[in-house]
Amino acid sequence: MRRRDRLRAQTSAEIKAIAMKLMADGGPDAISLRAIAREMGMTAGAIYSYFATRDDLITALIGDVYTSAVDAAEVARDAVPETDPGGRILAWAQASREWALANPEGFRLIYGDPVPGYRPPGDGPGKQAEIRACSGLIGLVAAAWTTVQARQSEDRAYDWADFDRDLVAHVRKDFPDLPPAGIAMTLRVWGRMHGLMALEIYGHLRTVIHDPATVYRDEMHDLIASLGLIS
Amino acid sequence: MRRRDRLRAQTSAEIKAIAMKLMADGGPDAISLRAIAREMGMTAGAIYSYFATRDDLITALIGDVYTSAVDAAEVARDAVPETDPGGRILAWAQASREWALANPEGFRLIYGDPVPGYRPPGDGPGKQAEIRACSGLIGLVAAAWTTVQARQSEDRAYDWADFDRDLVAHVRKDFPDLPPAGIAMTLRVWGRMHGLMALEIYGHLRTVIHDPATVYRDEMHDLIASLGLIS
DNA sequence: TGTTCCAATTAAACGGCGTGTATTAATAAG
DNA sequence: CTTATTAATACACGCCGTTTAATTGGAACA
Repeated sequence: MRRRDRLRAQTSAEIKAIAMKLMADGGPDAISLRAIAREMGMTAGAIYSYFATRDDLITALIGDVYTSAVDAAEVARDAVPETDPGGRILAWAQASREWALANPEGFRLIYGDPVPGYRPPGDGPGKQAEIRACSGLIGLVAAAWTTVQARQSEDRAYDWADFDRDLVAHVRKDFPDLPPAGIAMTLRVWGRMHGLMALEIYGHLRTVIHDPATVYRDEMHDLIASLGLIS
Repeated sequence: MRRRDRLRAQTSAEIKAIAMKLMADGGPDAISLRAIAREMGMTAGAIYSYFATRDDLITALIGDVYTSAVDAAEVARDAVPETDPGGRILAWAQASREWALANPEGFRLIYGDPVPGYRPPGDGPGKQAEIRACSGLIGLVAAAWTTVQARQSEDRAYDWADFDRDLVAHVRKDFPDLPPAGIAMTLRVWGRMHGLMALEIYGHLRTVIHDPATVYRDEMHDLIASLGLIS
């Protein structure tokens, strides 16, 4: 029984690994149960012992990929001392971009239409990783909030009720000094990191600029400057 | 011959219209030649008389959708007098977001993985529409450049060689006073508009905030403020 | 040891898909 | 009226996700 479970987990991991390889080679749409089975010397139907449906496999993959992305960002963030909140934001942003450039298919899997008819489930590991990423960003904003607050004092009032109930609970526990506007600011930070990154990954900048790295750096520099952090 | 051409154009338009309807109903992946043919009372193979392959049809659709998006943005922009460059940028941004919310599938078609195995061709109508959108944004930035220049004077130097040759030719003809940094700034503006919009359309904000409209408005307001335009 | 049981796997099938190809019907051109 | 072009068809091919029934093989128990 124990042995059986280990074999099962191992096979499940192999399925995911091969799915990742197929995705890296031929894009997210190259993930097909038949191709995976072919690669493993199995039959397509056999995979249904491990994943009830193809979307379940995709969901598991999204969880793994998202986790790897957030891991990379957090490692880069933690390499910068907490006394430099602007540097931590910059590190997060640049690590995210570098991860995306190194794993474009993973980025599409997370932030785009992952695969033909896939629709994400309500919960699942992807959702959890997303919450983790969001929490990381909120922490970055919270660490800089005293200076941000001074500059954004004229900001429109936000209310806790504007945001997701569970997220609010977490935020008020972990960052008791952060007002609702801090979450709104976090979303703006997220959006600013995401915008150029998505345009670049999906090839929309290629027809304009040869290397968007400088533009992205300038934009992130402007971001932390507008947050009131020197650099 | 004339009559033949007219019928051909009409049928081609009907194919695209039905494809748009299918996309609006069931997402970009609902576009299948068989489904279109079924809807038209034809055979799947017949469509190959009008579009050599399914990707060609998608390409044509992308051109149409992109054009409609840029049209909406330009109409909104032109409703604001040229004496208010900040308002014109704001109008462009909000019209783009509203278009995206009204046509989420269209947004995915343009900015995401349009459809299973599709890869955009080098030229084509989609590229032209993208150039048109980019030109519109450059125009907006150029109109505000004198104030922008004052605030971003410490910006890192850009060179014309950093950008696409054809685009540079157009820019130097249409906006002779805009330096290379103006194109970089345009990309940053584009990215800032795109970021929150993409996150929202792909459902990543839904788990955080109930209505991102205010955040988007704040972000765009901050954008034109950082450009040195009052509001 | 022999037997029972159960999870893993297979083979086959269903319907749907994009894409070609050979063929037939219609229509414009000479 | 004849001929060349072209739209449309029918059919075949190989891919896909998913389901079902039959088969295997190892674990557990007597």
